[in-house]
Amino acid sequence: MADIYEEHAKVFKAFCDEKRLRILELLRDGEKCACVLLEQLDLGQSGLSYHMKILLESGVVESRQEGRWTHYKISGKGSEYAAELLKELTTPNTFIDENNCCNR
Amino acid sequence: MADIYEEHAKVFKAFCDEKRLRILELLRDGEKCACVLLEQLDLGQSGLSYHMKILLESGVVESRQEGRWTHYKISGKGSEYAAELLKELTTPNTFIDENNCCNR
DNA sequence: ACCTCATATCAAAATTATTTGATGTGTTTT
DNA sequence: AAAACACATCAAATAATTTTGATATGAGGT
Repeated sequence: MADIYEEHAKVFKAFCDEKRLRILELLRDGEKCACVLLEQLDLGQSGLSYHMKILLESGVVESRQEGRWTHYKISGKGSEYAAELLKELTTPNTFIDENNCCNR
Repeated sequence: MADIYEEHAKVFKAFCDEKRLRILELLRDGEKCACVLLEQLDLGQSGLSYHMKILLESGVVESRQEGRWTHYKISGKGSEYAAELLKELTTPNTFIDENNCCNR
């Protein structure tokens, strides 16, 4: 059963790490290839690759291959999904709750 | 300089962990005290306390003391802030970007 | 004041995430 | 086809997060 939670967590992992937030910040300026990100970040090549994978898995970033370059950009769709999911996860259910508490 | 990133990451930590997502799910039904959360979750008392602290630090959850009970609920304000922040972090800058890439 | 209850904090252990360096894969250049 | 390049993957080391059990704190009841 379970891991709808795992799936949801994956989306927000994009925003939970300093390095990835910096990458997103750079990508807000437009599509960039790994080589460019690499020179703007304090990260080794394999480290960048690791973070890009997590960003891709979150859906917030998408990539495009062009010859030997990989270009990354923020995904409009993915971002929207993340935003909607966040909304959903924090919106009160419109149920009659009577688990209210201890001292009723 | 520094850790605006750290601050932002803190907000989304709320959504990055399965246990915390379950807690949020329970809180969508309304305010609950720790004792109630405890019996609905597969977590020890100190474990719950740990996660509640992270949720509070994210701003997405707020607490209210009532005698010896602590009541937790989703914070409308905090949630909205998280939503806005997510939007901001994923919205393209409307700049003329000419770092575009490698092969211009 | 003492006892109990609800929760927080602490410290150690267990688990998971991140960094780093080496190697692999696919593409272009020569 | 060989070399160079861009990036991915792997494995080992390191660091951060989470779990767990013990103890502390603060409120209420007696």
